[in-house]
Amino acid sequence: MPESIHATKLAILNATERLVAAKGFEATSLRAITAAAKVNLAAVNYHFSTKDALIVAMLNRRMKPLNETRIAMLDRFEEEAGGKPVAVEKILEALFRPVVELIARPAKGGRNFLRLLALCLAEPGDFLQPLIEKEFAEKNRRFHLALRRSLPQLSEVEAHWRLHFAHGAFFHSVAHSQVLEYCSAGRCRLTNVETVLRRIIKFCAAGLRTSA
Amino acid sequence: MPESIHATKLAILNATERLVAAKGFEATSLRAITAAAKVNLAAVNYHFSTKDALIVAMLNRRMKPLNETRIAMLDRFEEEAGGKPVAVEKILEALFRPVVELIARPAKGGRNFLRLLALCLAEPGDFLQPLIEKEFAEKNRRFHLALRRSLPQLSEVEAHWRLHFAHGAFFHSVAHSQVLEYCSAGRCRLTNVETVLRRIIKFCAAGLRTSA
DNA sequence: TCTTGATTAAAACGAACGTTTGAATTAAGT
DNA sequence: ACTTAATTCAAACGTTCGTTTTAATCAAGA
Repeated sequence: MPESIHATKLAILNATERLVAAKGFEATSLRAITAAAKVNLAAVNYHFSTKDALIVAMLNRRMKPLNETRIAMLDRFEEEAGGKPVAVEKILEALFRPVVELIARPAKGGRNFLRLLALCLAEPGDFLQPLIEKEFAEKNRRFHLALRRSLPQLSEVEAHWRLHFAHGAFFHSVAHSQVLEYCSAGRCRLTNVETVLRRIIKFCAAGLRTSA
Repeated sequence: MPESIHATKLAILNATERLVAAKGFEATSLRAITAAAKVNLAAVNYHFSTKDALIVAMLNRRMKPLNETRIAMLDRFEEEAGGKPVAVEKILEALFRPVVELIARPAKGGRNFLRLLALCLAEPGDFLQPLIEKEFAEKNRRFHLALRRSLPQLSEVEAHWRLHFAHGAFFHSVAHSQVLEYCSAGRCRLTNVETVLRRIIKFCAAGLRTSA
């Protein structure tokens, strides 16, 4: 039963998430994790066999539900559109909202999980790259298709580029929001979910729609 | 004389740049670095005192010239504009071109340096955050001012947000270009500098200009 | 040529790491 | 109450890490 996951396993996953997000993969030791989780050192190897497997388990716990939520939201918008293309703003909302709403939910990983995704992209560990490539494949395919339907004047290549730009604008903004905070001397903060969504969707929609 | 830097020091810096970009900070050992640089292990501590100081030296070697080039280019555009606001596209070009041109210049760090910057943002080591915050401060201030002059209808807060979005779109795109490559099944590549610049500037200019 | 300071070299230091072991403890079925 | 499997625990394993030490080597100036 995956819902009645062992308490020790859960404590380890939570502590790992918090510590790795704060210090990075290699800089976080199993001793620090087990101390924070208040479990024995050997519990990690007992429940996850190795440290690498623990990292993978920690990531998979969050990644799969996140992308499922995104795709489900896109499904719903496509259903509501009834055969017609979904508006660019709706596509972006399905892509961004499930992520932004994570921030206000520490129980689902919160900001820590976003930092972890940024770490996965930046630290090209041998076993992480294939993992995220595989885990995001379906999401990427679906949103690319939706964008092409919504903006048929864009070539396939152009659509790839622009979706990449839009994803970059969004992901960098939320994963590294500390940059915005100190650039604006604290005047800009990622607090209100709806405000952030409105701003970033507006920006990206204009970029996606601009003439080639 | 900073131009006649010791050969050993230079070999260490180059090896560090390459290896850290490939493996990350903690995963790169001084033994791997000194082996790749073909120098003695103790040479690192002799020339840089500690590993952390070596990392800082490696980053500073590239960061300062990069931001100076950006600001110099903005200076030139402002001079050419002769008192009038610089066009948004020009501001973006001054911000992006010096970075993109790095990619084709392995002698100046190339793609490796971009990976390192992404690592700095993602791995929040205690001594890196203050470093980049200080090193990018002047650049951030100058480009924010230029943008406000160019788009006076934007409030100060709105300008901060949008510049953050634009920088994110660009930086994520070039630092994590492998994502674009596998999303497009290899059809999109960061090869031609001018093509990339034209696309990303077009995208960001539209996002910056869109009505509030 | 001798001397002085700078650099390189080999070897070792203690500390921290991931992992393994084997016994102690707990939980549950009969 | 006894048995059996699952889990926890303390301790240790061997390895690798950054750093230090001490001696050897080099490069010039007197």
